[in-house]
Amino acid sequence: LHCRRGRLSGRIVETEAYPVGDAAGHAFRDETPSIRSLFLARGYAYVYFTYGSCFMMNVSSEGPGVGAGVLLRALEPLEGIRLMERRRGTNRLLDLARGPGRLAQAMDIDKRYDGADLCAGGKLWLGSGVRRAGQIGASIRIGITRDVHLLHRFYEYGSPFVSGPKRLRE
DNA sequence: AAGAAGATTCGCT
DNA sequence: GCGAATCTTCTTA
Repeated sequence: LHCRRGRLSGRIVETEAYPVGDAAGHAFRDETPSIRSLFLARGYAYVYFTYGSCFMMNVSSEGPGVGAGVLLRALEPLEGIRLMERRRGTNRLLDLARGPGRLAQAMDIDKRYDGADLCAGGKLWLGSGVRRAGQIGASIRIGITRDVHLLHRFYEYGSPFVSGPKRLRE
């Protein structure tokens, strides 16, 4: 993400998939204005506010007209760590972007970026990895009440920036 | 019009 | 580990 004071970036080390037909996904219901970004073509940001305090960011993964997305759950901070520390109110590297709400706060992501094209050279974008991912683990997802058994949470195995269930897929 | 749930976080014990 | 905080959106009456 580009901002006035510089650049904020990180490696995505934990995600959750909410594919078509997933009862836990926000796009499971009919399309409404608040979830329209999930129905855009692949690679758009869907940012929503929840629990009275947190923004969370997804990347639309199907579309157009088909609702599905991938939740960003954790980053390994790379650039702009000072700025992230200030936004987060802590200087503990492991706590800067571990968890979807913290990730958004560290990156200064809010509703302004809902619907943003992440591949169009705007302020917020997805880039290809500088460092290759390690082994990828899969587990059940966190904090949902429907379709709880699906192994749709993916994370870099062994990363200290990931919290929660750690189990390698067979 | 009112109520409940929600892809969480933080602080306290 | 547990529970409160906090507010938007959708559902139901």
